[in-house]
Amino acid sequence: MGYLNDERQFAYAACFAEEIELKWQDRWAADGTFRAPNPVGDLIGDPALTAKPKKFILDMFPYPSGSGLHVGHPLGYIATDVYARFLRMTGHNVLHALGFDAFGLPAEQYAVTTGTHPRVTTLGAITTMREQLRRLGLGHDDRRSVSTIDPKFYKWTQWIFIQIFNSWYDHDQDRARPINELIAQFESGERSVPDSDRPWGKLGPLQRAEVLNLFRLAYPSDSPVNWCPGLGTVLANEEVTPERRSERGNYPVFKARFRQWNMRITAYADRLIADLDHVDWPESIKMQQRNWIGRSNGAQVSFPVGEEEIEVYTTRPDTLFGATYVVLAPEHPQVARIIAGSWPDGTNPAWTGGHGTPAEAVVAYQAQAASRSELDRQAETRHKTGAFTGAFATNPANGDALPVFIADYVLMGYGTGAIMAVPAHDERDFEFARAQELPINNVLALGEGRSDDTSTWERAFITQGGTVVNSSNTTVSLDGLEIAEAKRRITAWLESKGMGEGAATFRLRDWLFSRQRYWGEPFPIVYDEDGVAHALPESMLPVELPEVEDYSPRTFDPDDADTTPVAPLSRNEDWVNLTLDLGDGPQRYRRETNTMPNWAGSCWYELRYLDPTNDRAMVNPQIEQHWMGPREGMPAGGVDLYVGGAEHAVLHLLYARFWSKVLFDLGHVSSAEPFHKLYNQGMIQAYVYRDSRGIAVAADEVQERDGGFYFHGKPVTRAMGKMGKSLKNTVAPDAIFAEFGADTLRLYEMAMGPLDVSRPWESRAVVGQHRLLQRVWRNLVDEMTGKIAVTEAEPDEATYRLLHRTIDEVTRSMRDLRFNTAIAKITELNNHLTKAREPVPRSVAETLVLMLAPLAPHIAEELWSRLGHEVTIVRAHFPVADASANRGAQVSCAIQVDGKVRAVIEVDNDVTEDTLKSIALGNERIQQLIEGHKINRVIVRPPNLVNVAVRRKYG
RNA sequence: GCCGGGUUGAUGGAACAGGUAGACAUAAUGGUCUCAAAAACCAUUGCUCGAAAGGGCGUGCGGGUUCGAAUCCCGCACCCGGCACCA
Repeated sequence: MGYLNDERQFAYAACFAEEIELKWQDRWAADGTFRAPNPVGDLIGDPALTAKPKKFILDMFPYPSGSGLHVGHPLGYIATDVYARFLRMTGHNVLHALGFDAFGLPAEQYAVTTGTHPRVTTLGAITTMREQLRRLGLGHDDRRSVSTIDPKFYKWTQWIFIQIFNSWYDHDQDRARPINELIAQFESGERSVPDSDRPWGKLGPLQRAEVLNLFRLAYPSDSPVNWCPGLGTVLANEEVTPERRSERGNYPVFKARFRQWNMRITAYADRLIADLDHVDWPESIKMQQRNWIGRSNGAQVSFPVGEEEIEVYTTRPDTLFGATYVVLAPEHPQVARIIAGSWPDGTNPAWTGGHGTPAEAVVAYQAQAASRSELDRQAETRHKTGAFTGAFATNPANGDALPVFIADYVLMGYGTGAIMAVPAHDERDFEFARAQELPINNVLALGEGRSDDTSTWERAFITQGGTVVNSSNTTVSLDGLEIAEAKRRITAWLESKGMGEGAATFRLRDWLFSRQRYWGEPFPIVYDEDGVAHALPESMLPVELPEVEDYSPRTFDPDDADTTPVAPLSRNEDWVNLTLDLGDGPQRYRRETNTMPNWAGSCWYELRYLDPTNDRAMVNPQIEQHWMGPREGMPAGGVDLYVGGAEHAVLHLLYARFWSKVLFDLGHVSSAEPFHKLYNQGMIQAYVYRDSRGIAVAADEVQERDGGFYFHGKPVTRAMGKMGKSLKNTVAPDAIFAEFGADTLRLYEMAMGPLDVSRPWESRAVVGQHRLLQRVWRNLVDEMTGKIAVTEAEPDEATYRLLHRTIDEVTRSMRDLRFNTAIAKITELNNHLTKAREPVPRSVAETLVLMLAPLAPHIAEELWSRLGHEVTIVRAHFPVADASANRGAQVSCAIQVDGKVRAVIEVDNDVTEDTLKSIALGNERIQQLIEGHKINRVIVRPPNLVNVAVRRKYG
């Protein structure tokens, strides 16, 4: 190592850096430097600190992986740490902690193959990870580090589940309410039992339970689910890719019907969209959530078919007069009831498909549609098929008889599973109409070059602007109306006739909440002998995860759709069966044997950081209010800054918002949104080298020569990819610690580029940040003696100005999380000091060290202490720029004549108005310009534009 | 197809709010130190014409607004991400 070979004893080099870093990490731990006091409860502290404005800085907590970290993992943790340290130095009480999201698949899969209990694996991984993260010098409050697998933690996950189970959504008040208030409504008769003639009092316990299940926010149901035999469990929609494979493991996913737990997230669809306007999130994430929730506005319209009424959903009620046929999804329940006995007279032979009766044609088509997988259906979007039912629906607007078809381009799962087809103005309907020789009626004013003879059209005419034509009956006319107005008019008309109403439809489905896994939170639910689910009383929580012989949820073939889930907990009969007294005397019960999905803990963990030792409540409301409550600029409240990857856009981030809103409605928390500001850090990428077979080879053994890349002599290709074990391109942080130290790694990761952009790791570039620290050290420390070598003299004018401009820019950059810019500015200042080749003035040295402190805290602490300060730099004040230091900076002076800028001259911005006028008047070109004018006024617009407004003297 | 984000040297990127484009870093080239190497330090480094002084061009492409545009407006191309037979 460099400094050992020469006489310089105190040069900043790798082993010296390590010595300094470990020393300060121990000091911080011993002093509890990063402990943030609560206003009340177990974790109270220094009242002066509590009184400061608070900030809650949060990372998406990690899954404790056993394979160790690579340099990509801590990017976000470094960023929040830098920001948290900056906030502490600018007078805030900062809560920053890191827990572990420790339930989940890898430990369970490891258990299946090795028999090692997942708890053992997971706790071991947590220990390893804590050590690795500690080496980065992260300033976390160690008392608040929670883990989702700790029964003291998941007791409250189960408690929240019970709160959700015991509530329903009141759409009139637009909030969740306790289920007892709904029961009271049924009992008093204020609300009648849906889909039943019988009053509440006449229903048996099982029937009552089924009725309540229609309202509960957590409810068991028999609806179709995503069954993934490969993982041995059912999955939420959000966990299934558009290709119908599992996001994790990429196994096939099938539709199946099993009784499972669901969360009624759809009740919150509107609020989940609306409240996005109150949070400071990246537009792309808001977009993804809006997309996923998928609200569309339109109308439901009734089309009478004989005795039946078919409800269709449309976003274009304005085109109702253009409807020429009606289509039902093949599996639509009303299909069987409307089929005509025989083909009506004059039926187009093309519609019969050669079948003797409509019933035959429909059954044949239904069979064909059922046999085609969803994937096939999507792949054949161009080719539209269907079958005529022989029935006709009446268009409520103009009384036309519209033939009713079934076709698989209409999906049962969206809207009402039935549509009115307007082939003139919908691409799919147009294709179907052409294939089936159906009429196409135009009802919109056409653009240039389009004939009103629809038989000549090659595609549908689709527009959101323009006006409606050919749309009137005796009581309503849409002709000439703008589309938006026509929608309102026809919807109002339909409502007045009782033939329809405005309606919104959502893409969002309820959240499937149970999993057939071992390594998750058990449900706090038992079933009585009738099969009615009961929540366990709070006194029986937590329901601890029992031991089992076999952790495996599956023994089947991933491609076999006909298997059924097996919950590992069901194998422990001693645990499953129990006798309890839930108020009606001792009864036999069976436990729920599914576990919660691994999203459960992460839906609320940030609340537990606030009050981790509370054994009487999830969180003390006063403490929650203190850290999370609504405040100025944050109407919904929430964490001040949340940093994590964008891959959770519609998973964790949506689920957590949902739970937050339920807890808010029930009065358990004061924030309706969990995370006020969200920031997505980019991914650290790395080169992937592949051999001729396309297999990744170890990146650190690849050599570059003559512009080509070789692995053990064989040529390989290079591409950019995610850093990871499977691509053999990981870089361990330990290697960087050993070569340069943690401060250098922190600086490098922050200097690579903007935090939210993915960028490539370049090991050879890391040394650049090490050089910065070396130069800072050399500028301040005598390397022979290790003593600080600064001068007490005042800085010269140029240095002073640069210093204050740097403070200003660094402060702004830090505030906006633009740490790369902050580092560049600090480097620029330090380069200036290096070039001066003179002792650095103390005031400049201290300011430099303070600015560096959030980014490279260890070296900053060391220098701060050598500069003679006893208090840790964490508690020091971040420098404040002297605004007047900007004096003398060059600015432009624009000369306006009659409100138009005619010329610009360069001046210093500390000149007075009079000087400006005389400069303006002394300039030959300006004189020409303003000849015949008089100077009206001088406008000084910060920072660097000064206008001299000149007005024509005469007239 | 729809929606969102983007395009600046060899590379990662900087430029507050329209005001010296390319900060800062890497790489590269030359040099200092060294027996040598590493480390460290110094100098050069957008393209181009020129010996130099100095000039011309330049932020994906084409227009526009402005005294002045990487930045604002219109049109286009390409890249990344999300959604998609969603009525």
